[in-house]
Amino acid sequence: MAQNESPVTLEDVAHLAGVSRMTVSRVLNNRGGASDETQKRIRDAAEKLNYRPNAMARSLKSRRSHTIGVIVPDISNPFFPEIFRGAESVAQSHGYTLTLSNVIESADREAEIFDKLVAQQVDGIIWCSARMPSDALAPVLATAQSVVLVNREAAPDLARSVVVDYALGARLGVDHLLAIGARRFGVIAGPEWAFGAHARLQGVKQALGARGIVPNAILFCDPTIEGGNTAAASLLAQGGGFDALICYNDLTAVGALMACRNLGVDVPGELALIGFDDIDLAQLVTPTITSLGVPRYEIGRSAMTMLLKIINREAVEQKLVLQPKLLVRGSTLRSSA
Amino acid sequence: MAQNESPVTLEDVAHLAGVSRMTVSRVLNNRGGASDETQKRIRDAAEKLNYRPNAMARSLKSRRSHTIGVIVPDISNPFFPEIFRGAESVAQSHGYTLTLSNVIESADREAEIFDKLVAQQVDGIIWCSARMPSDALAPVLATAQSVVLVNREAAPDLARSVVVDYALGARLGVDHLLAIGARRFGVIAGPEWAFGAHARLQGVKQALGARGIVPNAILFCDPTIEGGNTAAASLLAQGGGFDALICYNDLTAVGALMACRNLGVDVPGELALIGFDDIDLAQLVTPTITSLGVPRYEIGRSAMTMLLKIINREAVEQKLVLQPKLLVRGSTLRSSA
DNA sequence: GCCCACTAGGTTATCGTTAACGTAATTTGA
DNA sequence: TCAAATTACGTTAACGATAACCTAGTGGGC
Repeated sequence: MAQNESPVTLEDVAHLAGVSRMTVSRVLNNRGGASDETQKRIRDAAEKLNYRPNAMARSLKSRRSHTIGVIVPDISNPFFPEIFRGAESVAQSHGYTLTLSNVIESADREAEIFDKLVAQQVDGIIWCSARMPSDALAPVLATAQSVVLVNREAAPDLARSVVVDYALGARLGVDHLLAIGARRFGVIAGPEWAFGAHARLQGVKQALGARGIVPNAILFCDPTIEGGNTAAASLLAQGGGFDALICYNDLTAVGALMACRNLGVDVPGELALIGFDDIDLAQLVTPTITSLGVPRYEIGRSAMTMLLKIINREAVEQKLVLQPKLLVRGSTLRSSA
Repeated sequence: MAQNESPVTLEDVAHLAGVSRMTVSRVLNNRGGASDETQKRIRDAAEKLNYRPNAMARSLKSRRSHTIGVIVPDISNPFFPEIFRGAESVAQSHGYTLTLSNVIESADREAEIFDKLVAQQVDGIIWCSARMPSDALAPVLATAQSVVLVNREAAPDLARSVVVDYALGARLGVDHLLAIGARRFGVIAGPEWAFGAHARLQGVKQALGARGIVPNAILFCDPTIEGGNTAAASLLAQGGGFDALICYNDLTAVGALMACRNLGVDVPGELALIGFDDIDLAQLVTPTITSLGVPRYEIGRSAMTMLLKIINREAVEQKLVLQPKLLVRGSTLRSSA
């Protein structure tokens, strides 16, 4: 944090080296066009003045900001930092920088953030778990050049997607629960506005339907520990003799587990519990939670790889589907299985 | 994600409205200087063309990017997302956008990231838990105008700081452990390069020293669950009959807890365990972990508030010290206390 | 009727960088 | 040996927006 020295420009370097700005620009960008001796003079001058190119000016001219916007609903949700890291690892190796925005509350904020990123001239946007309804989403997407959605889909001309096959995950989970003898299912379905919530719910219904079973209760809730806790408490309070609870994600599963603990319901003895995402937490609670693991880091990597291709106008698939994996843990371990 | 329409500029709006660019600029920035009728014509034209001002061009001229860089060691560490959210909440209400960078590995990466943010013309930088040694830190800080360090200090002309009083925290923790009867202390001290690790360690030594006690073992480790697990396993394996373990943060404490579980050591019966940070996880494991809570969200808010003052050349304190708070939980609950 | 302040705009130059083109001097090839 | 190609630079004009200054008309006070 230095005083208020005025910034060093190309002009200053050019002046010190006794050449034109253009020559300096060429040399510092390794585009040749100067003798070895001149090059050295220029590099020395740049070093001496501690010159740093102004990325804004460069971007204004080149129409490339080398910046990518990442929108997440809530960076405190451990699902998203990993996606960010995956995206960053790819971005960094291609010379791109990431701008992260949290949505936190309303769908209005989503549009506002998107707009701001566009105004900032980001080269592309990775938008995770967009909650906005589809008819509102389309016009927003249309204002940007390159967008990859995570866990959401849109018309091919509007955006590409990286999604998890939640229906498959739900099927795997249900089959496992059926295998250990569960018959009366409660579903803690997550936020009603979430794309993934409906995908999971549909998968659950189909898998159960194939066995002629219908879920005994379905409850939407916030995708947080607190949300899961409240929902589970409410389900258990209204009775119904559930022997399995399928949760939107591991956070809600942990919340449900806490509700069970409070109400004296034994997991997995009386009630089997299953979550989604396989966050670290799932292995740290007691009992550990059976979860459908999704490759978060890989989602980030794929989304960024896809986005860079779109930016460079290379061919890209419209949609990349990643598969979840069932990780059986304590919350569904029954000796009777 | 629209086709490739060329961007709409002020010029286009001016042309459609039949006035000069300057008039459009004035009107859209609410600086008056046009009749009501002309204003309406301009606004209509801007709307019809869906004009979005180019933030880069604006920044180039105004020398203000309204962007703040945030550097964190690892956004996957639940300590940092909260800081980011706190910072974002303040930034957003002042019209600033945040760029987040993960350091992940080396100190070289830190300098590189910092440099890139400076080149991007961010208006300021919040740098969390800088690991770089002080003599390397100074020249890096000198390249930026406005910097706030979190959990690290530097010369007054180089940066301001928001820090947690870890020494006090350590004292509170030690006193609590002494009060419940602990006498043989192990310290899982976190990363040797971390500023906070030394502050905590010093606090522990002082608090113990005041009672004529010396820690029986000190071990540095990664600030992760895995790091804590390994360190605790190693401490317990080498014997020494510890009855209390003071951990660098809650992640290492959870790791230590897992090591205890694996080795059949009863917590808190045989060994009391204390962590730092009060992350959610501390309340979700069994037993729950006694922790020194630090106001993470508040750290973010304060750091950003401070940074905005620096940017606007208002008076700011050199250092803001936030106090940790002891939260007694299961891992130090002894009937004998 | 005259001077002055005010309104409603327009002009010009500039932020820092680079694309595109221009021009001497030197080298190359047959 | 002389035209053609290459090297090593310099000039000009943008990128999109705005600060600073300029100008013509309008109205009011005395």
